[in-house]
Amino acid sequence: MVEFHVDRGSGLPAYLQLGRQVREAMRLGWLQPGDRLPTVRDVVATSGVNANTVLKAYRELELAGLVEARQGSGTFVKASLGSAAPEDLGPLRTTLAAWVAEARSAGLEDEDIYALLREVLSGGEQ
Amino acid sequence: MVEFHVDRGSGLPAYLQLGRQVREAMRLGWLQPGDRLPTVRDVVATSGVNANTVLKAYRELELAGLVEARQGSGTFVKASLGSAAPEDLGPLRTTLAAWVAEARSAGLEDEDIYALLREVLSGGEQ
DNA sequence: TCTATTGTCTTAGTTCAATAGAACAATCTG
DNA sequence: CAGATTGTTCTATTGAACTAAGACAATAGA
Repeated sequence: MVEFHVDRGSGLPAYLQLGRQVREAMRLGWLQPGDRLPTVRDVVATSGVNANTVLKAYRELELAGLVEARQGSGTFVKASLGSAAPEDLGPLRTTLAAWVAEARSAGLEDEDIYALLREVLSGGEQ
Repeated sequence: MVEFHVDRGSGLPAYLQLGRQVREAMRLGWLQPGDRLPTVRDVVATSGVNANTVLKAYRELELAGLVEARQGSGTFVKASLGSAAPEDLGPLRTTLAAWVAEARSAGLEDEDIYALLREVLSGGEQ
């Protein structure tokens, strides 16, 4: 079961945070086709956001074709995200973890690491 | 000179995007103490956001002690961010770029990469 | 000193995220 | 069937983000 964590004050709208977390879980293989998302009322109880907000997040995911809502039974993962083969993910994670350890021992904070990755991903230009 | 890029529709408020970009530039060494930020009117002309929005971003940076606004002359970087030694940043960037290349050749998209990093940084649990 | 530049403030208004509270509709379970 | 569960819709309201357009204040430079 996926656990949502809505960070008020991060600036990002709650419904976007929820949507992103679902997509991310799908990319990492934590959520696969057929899996059921937490109930709207579950999320309300867990994260404190309003039912309409959760619904908005779920509706966007449904519109994107990622999940399917079945009234009375729940919302289910429909498609699969993540373009990588699951067996490739493990080694890549290990290598990345090693790099992160190195970066941290060089004094980089998480924000530095994010900045560096964003720079590399965007091509390093600009 | 730093060039701002405000992405409407990303959901993140414009003033937060501006602030984040300044911090990021400081972390990567593109902006150092003494450097001048783009003029409020420059940012307005470049990014299309309102002067009040830019002002809000700059004021938050000033409140955080990162920059200093001097009326009539501009806004200047005051402190230094980035906990890493600049000479360490280069090698780390190279290693990371190599990893990214490997990840991409395994089929990972940028979003997959971000998800993976976020997982590793948060300890890999949950 | 004069002028352009820059940061700053004011007022007013629009849009949208989010909340609250309640009700309805489809489905599952016993 | 009966009741619980789940998704869904509705209306009204609050508050934040953002815009618009203009004016003022301090500084730098000729």
